[in-house]
Amino acid sequence: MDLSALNREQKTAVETLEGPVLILAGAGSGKTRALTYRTANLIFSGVDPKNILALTFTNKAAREMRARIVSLVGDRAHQAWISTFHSACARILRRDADKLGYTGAFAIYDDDDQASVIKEILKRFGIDDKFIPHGEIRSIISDMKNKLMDADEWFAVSKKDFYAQRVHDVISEYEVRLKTLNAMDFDDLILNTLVLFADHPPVLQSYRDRFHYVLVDEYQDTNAAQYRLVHALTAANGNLCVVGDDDQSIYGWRGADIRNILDFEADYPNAVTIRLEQNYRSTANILSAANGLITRNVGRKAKTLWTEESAGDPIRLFYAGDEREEAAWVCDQIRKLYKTDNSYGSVAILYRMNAQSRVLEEMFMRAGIPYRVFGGIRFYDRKEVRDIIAYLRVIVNPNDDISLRRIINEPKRSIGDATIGDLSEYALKENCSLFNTLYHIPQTLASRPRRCVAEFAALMDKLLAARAEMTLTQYVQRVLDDTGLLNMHRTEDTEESRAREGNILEFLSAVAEYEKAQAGATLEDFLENIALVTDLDRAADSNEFVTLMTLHSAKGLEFPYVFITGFEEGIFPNARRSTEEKDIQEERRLCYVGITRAMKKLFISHAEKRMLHNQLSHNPPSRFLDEIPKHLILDEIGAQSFSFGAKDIQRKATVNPRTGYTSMGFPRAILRDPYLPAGAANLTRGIAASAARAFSTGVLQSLFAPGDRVLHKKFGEGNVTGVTGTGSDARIRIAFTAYGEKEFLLAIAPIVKVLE
DNA sequence: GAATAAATTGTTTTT
DNA sequence: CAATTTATTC
Repeated sequence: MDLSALNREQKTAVETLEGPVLILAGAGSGKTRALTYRTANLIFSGVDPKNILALTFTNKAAREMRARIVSLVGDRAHQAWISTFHSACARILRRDADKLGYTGAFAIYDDDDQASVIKEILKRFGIDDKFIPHGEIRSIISDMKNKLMDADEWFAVSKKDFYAQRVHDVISEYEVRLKTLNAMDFDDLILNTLVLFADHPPVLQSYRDRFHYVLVDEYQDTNAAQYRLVHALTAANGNLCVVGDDDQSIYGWRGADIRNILDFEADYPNAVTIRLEQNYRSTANILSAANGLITRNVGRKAKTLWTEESAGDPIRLFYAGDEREEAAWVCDQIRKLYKTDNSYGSVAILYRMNAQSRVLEEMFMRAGIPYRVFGGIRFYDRKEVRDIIAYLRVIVNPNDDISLRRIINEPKRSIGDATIGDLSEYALKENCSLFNTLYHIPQTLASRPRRCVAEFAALMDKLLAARAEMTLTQYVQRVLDDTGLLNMHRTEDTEESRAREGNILEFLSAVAEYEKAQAGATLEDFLENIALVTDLDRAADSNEFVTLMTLHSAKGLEFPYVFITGFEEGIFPNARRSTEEKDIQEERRLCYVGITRAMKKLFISHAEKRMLHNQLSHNPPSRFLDEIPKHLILDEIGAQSFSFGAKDIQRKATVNPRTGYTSMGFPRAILRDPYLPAGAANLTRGIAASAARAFSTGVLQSLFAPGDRVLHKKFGEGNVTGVTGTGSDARIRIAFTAYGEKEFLLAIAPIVKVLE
């Protein structure tokens, strides 16, 4: 095959097909290209695609790899297993679930479902959630499973005090409960596959016979269970190729063990190690910044990224007064970028915590910049969507009490907590599922609740019977109709209910889309798909939206322009983390990941004060700022970058000598005074007015013009008929269809521009 | 006993 | 500041 597009190291990677191979691939070093070429090369060399297993961490990575291999070798590449760890394990478990005491229809529980199970147990055991918070249990369970322990083994290494004893009881019960619910959590998928392999050697052997070549992407993020899985499959022939970058290991908190990659050569003494160190992504300045930062970490694999690219622009740093100003600056910069690039898709805003997105979103909405937030609340996590899913889950797996509880009184059918309590108690006593009690209603129930429960049971009967007759999409539509879930929102007619209805319809189209893509797909397939898919995977690469996401979700992606916001001690590095060197190093790697996402320009911002956890905090600049070589940074304080032609105003404006904020951020003072009157306190009315005039190209004044369509929080959509006044006195007149013409203070009106 | 209104409380990162 | 828990009304 034609390898002319590859450099020397990439060629070596592509041509080393047999035996253990470690590819240390720095950020932007053409890792995906090397991997796909290597897999294609395997197939060209006569390896049957069926014998190839490629494991990734995200569906997006899997999909991309599959598509690129298909483009190299054609459709037969589809016979290779290219999937995430979790999907591959789910697939293996579906086939042999009965060997482990589950049925093939087992549900996959996310952390929300997990929390429900744990809460239920805590309640039953009479343990106060404050004594042992359910979140605490959840992380212990996950931690324990990632380390391949069971409840007893966990207890053996714990403090063995009263607290640990109670935790142990809850965990043990959790395991029992999950099995009766016929459900597995995410960690179970990996762990139970290992159990299956350990207890049923012929099953393991069949997979060993099948997968002659195994490839693992992002190997630095594997935990003990995943490590064990990979090695169980490859122990016989050792044809294992792992790719990773120890500098990008950012999932230690999830059990990822960086030693897996650091010790690979010790695990496989005959391993071939290949280093990809030439970076094709970023400018030299961005790369120097990343290198300068990451060299502070110790215990790394020796590796230095280099590039043939020119230096490029300096890194832009902005010191904002608060988070709103920070967001306004980001908007400002994006407008400038848009003027040259004519695209919003080349921009990404990265932050440490999902909570940071809110202020950015508000400002983007006001500025009319189209954006999309990834992560945070997943589409499938929305209440109304979860409700439908719960119905479908119960239909597929009647043992799923957790889902049944969710929907038994949704929409309202007069089955309240008391009735549900009675039913659960009865189920516990009879040792049967909650679903079962619907058909054997306990005698203790009064006649009214009894009738309501019987009605619900009849509904479920009808739905179960209808399933065989129709296609997936038709069936989901039927469930929505018969349960009244859709109607419930339709009749309500509020802004919120309309949004919920929209989400339900979107869900329905997701079902249709899935059915179209996977011919003959069953309801079980679809449920598994949505359990393992994330919003990030749904992301269509688009030119029309600015991307907002956490630094964690940005791994593996690249953007021409990258903003990292909230560069403050306490946020990044995060205060929730210990100050132990180990934790700081992982935060530093996270920072390294963020910086190396940028191709052309990198923007960093921090704020003097910000609202955090609902209270005002003052955070010093992030220590990581000092670790980026000074000469690479262009500090916006002192380097006025706004061309508003309002120099006279700047001279008059009061300057905060420490932050330089009022003077340099002057146009923004106008922008932000609506939100924060205190920020404009330094300005006299006259200055504010003339600044607003000078600010004619700025955000606020030009944002709304007569003829614009806007959406008001209370009055709905309307047309702008006029904008008068300046600065914080600016007023906007809007004609609403239902409410007539009204005038608002532009500054505080809860309005956003409606994009056509 | 169920539905609704008011009060409270806790927030890192994710397959 | 939302999502859950607790008090109040129906």
